[in-house]
Amino acid sequence: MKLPKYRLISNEIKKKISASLWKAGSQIPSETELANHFSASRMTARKAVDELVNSGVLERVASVGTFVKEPAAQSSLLEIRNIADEIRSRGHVHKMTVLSKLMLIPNDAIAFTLSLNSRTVYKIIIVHWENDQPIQLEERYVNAERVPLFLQQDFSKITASEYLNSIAPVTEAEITVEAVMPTKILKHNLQVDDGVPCLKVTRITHSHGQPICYAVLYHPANRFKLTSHLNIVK
Amino acid sequence: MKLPKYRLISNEIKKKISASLWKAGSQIPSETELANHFSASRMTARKAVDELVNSGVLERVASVGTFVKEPAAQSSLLEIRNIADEIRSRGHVHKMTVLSKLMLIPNDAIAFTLSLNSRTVYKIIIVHWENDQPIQLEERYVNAERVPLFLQQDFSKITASEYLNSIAPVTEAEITVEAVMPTKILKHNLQVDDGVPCLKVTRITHSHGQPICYAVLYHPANRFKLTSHLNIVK
DNA sequence: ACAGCATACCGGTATATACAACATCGGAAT
DNA sequence: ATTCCGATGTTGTATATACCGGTATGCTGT
Repeated sequence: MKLPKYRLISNEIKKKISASLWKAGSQIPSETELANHFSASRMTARKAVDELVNSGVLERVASVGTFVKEPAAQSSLLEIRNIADEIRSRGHVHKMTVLSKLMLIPNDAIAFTLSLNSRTVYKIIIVHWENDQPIQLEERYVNAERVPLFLQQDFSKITASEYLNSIAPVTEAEITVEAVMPTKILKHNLQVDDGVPCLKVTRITHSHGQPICYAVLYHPANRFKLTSHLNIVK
Repeated sequence: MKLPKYRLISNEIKKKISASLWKAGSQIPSETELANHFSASRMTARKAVDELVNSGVLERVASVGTFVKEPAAQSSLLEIRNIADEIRSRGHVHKMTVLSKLMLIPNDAIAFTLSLNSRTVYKIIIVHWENDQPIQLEERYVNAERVPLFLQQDFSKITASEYLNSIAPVTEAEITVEAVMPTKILKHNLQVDDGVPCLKVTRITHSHGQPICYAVLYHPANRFKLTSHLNIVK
């Protein structure tokens, strides 16, 4: 799988940024300088920058220069939110509790959704806490064929979605949002009062066409909203 | 505001597509042909196509050609749904009931959200029915300065969002989803049973930077889900 | 000290050209 | 009839070049 030159360049730029060698808000070398540095033409260097501008990593200012964009935050609309990052970005403390972690035989619905051939699927139940209040109960079925080492991860150090994304980056997702009344178990784990509904988010994620994960996320309605900011392209 | 040449070309292509001269799934002229037709270089024609590929209108197949994408993928994820179209697309009957329609002095929150200078805002409350069951209660505040004729529309013929979109097309939206227990009035109008929560969708829409509408949509949770299919670009 | 001007620099657009990689199709060879 | 090969068309990548219009900077003359 040979990468084109402009992608090598854009990858180098991404490395610089993620290593904080080029910090948020700072100006990166001009297109001409990049071209010289990588022994490419300006048009090729420009194409590398184009990619990063389109994906929101860089920002151009005509006649002035190209800059590392500040937060990253928003990115792809109705983003696949990483609950841990979100909580931390609010300046709060995030914590996880693994309620269960097992391998089981999938029922037909799960097997169908994840296109499973084998007779096993991983299931994990996690509660996410924000400042000592439970904010999300996550029930996650993972394709054991595609992510065989899933259960062996230390989920006190990395979130399930972070790990999955590192193994099989999400390229496609189907999301359903519902309002439900919590079951007794849910009420207990999310510490919700009587008569308080929950948001139920069902999320099926794919990586390059292959189904990876079926996740059901419950949030107490009195402490949680889903928000999303859209720019309509058309 | 002079448009660059590649944008003129991409606009022409969009016109062909929206006029159905180039139909979904069909192949469009090659980059070389486009370049000749518009008296541009292939690189410029290619840049025009690039734009439309990035925005999901076209699809490239290497060594084969460029094709008009099937509308399925529906570019703008978590689309601004037109409840009427949606109901009809399920083969069901859609009906609206206008509960109230008035002009009033906005409270500070509404005035701020809609950036209102004047002391008036239009408010309308509508119930949408799917096969004789209420499926959405819509409470909508509309910027009277930007859409002065809003209240005079016949909302048995055109939905509020259809009319607004024709006057001031949505270019930006902020959406919040919550789960709530219905108030007594809401329960009555949506005909929900005791203990059934509702999905509450709050949607602030803008047109070219100007706020147009603040809408709150309630849906009975036992008859309604919000779904969205995403392609992650990055 | 300040206003105004010249200049260098930067991204934005546009063209011409070349070759690579791959798909498709038609005709030739088997 | 089937296989193989090559011609052709199309997108993908890469380079060199040119000019435009804007910004920033520094110099000059007052």
